[in-house]
Amino acid sequence: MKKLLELISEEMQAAFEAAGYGEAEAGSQLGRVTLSNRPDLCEYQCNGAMAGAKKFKKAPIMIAGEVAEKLQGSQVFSQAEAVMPGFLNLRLSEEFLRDYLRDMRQAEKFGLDEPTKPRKIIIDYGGANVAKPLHVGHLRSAVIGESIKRICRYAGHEVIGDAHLGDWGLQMGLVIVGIKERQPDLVYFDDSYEGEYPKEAPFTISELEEIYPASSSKSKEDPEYKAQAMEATYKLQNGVRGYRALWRHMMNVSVADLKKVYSSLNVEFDLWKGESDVRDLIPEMVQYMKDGGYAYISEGALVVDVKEETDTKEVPPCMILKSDGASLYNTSDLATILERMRLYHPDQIIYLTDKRQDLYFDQVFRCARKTKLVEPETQLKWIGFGTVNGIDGKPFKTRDGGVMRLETLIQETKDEMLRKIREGREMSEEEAKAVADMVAISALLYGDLSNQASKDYIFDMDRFTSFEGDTGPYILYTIVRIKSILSKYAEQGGSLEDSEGLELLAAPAEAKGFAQKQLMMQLAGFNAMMESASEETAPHRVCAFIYDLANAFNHFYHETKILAEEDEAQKRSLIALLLLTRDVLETCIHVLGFEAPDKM
RNA sequence: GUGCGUUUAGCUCAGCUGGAUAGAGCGUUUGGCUACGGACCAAAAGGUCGGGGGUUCGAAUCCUCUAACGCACGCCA
Repeated sequence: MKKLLELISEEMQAAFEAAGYGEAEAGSQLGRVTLSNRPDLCEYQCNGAMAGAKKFKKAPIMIAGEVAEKLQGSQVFSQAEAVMPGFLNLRLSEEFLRDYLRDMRQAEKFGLDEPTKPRKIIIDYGGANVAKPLHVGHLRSAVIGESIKRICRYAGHEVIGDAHLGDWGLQMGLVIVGIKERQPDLVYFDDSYEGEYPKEAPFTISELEEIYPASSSKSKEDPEYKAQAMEATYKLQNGVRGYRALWRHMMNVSVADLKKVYSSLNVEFDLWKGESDVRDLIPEMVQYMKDGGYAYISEGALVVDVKEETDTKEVPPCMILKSDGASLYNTSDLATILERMRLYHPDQIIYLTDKRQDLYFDQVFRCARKTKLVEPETQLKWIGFGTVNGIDGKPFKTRDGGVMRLETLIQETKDEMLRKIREGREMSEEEAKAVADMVAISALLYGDLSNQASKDYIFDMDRFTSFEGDTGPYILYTIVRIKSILSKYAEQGGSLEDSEGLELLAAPAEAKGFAQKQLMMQLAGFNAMMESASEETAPHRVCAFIYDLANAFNHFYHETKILAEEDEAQKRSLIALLLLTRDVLETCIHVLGFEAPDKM
């Protein structure tokens, strides 16, 4: 289904052509219509007359006047007038808008077309490491990645989300020696042991999380200890049975815990692959890069040059192996690309990481292209996100200056929300808790996603959990309000399955009609918004849209009596408008990653 | 040093391929429930769009210079 702006731009373009201004220049459509930036003057505007003035050597106002002339009696516009210096001010025909909404209601996905070329996309997000607790920094990768996954999926692409765990480096060796230090008698450390290893892990998640930081800081002070960790890493990577068994325990315990935290944020991965999955591909890949003449030894390390002629900066080579022959982050990322191409053959791979990794991903992508790990048309996209800061503008910390665990942040948000709900509404304790959890997640996700991903943002608990302003709770409140009216309507015997309601919708005159029309116009922008959110991988566009939509609805709500409407047909049409608004809002919050309760 | 990013109202941020009087929210001031959820709505005050120069009929938006802050620049991830 065509987008509203496309339709009205076509109408406008036709008018330009009819007035003799059709062939301005190839590719430049004078008839392009945009949302008005002067809502007091008009709903939509077209500035084509001014753009065409030079080419046609004619005053803009003259052109605009002639075009406006051609639009009189248009089915699309109820008003089209030319004003100085050459703007075309437009108002949409109510019937046209109503018909558009009716078509939208009946169309799949509210009129969002399937992509002309559906892509298979792998999205690599989350950034979790085994045996290390998630902290605030992991929030963004998880939340933005999840939303992009959902948006692209909704838009009609095939999307595979991969958690891509950090599960294979020195950190694993550190944990192993940490365990050995605490429980040296475990069978895993007995080289002569040949029996089956226990099914139960010899540690809990909280022990695991305590071991890593302790072990990590000890290794920094104690070279002997670090050597042991490196040896353990080596043994693990070379398949020593006991170490592998221990590693599997770590994986199981850790992944179970990660899933718990992620699922509380409604984040769900399709794949739980990790660096360890590509360990066997590395030798092969390295050999391939050597044989292909891509990789060479520089300063003892194996590197691939990724400089390009057009560079204005220095781009260091992409390192494949360190001078001691060990692999590194680059190696496993490149091998992962290789693996993904073999297993899934995606059209696009999207990475979400901290924005500081800009140069790094530039190098890796260039290397992957140069060495033909991917096909020329495979898109590699990196999305760098900014830091979560505290209200002081510095990276978010706990009160005593430590690293804030993600779980703690989530819990604090839930607690704060529960407090607010208890104070604002009468509800059973159980219900209040369930509702608080949902609303808290909306606060957290919306607070993050409503910012542009690439920018840093300030995490302000009070602001995010507020029911006013541009917040998740405000959006939910609006949805709940609609639901409340609808259920009351159903109680009074009304049907919520009314597919003809929009057919009956008339736009009443005066101020009431204005609010309703604003709401309708906002709804009509859904498909255009979702398409650009998907193409630009920009969840904040969805946020901006629903915020405007919620505002438009609340305004309309205050101007319009709905259940008290006496004209039955008109009432049905208003209900139909409410249903559409609710469904669009719920679709949007779903792609953002949260849901609305029935009451709050 | 080189490159990238940021700079818009007191605070937090929008500004959708250049368009009319630069928009929201919070905070401040004020007004509004005999209708469907007042956790809402409406109104007011508040800005040399970091600064200079340029392109254009027209610039927060494009080009250039410049300032401040942040980040990255081969064996970390």
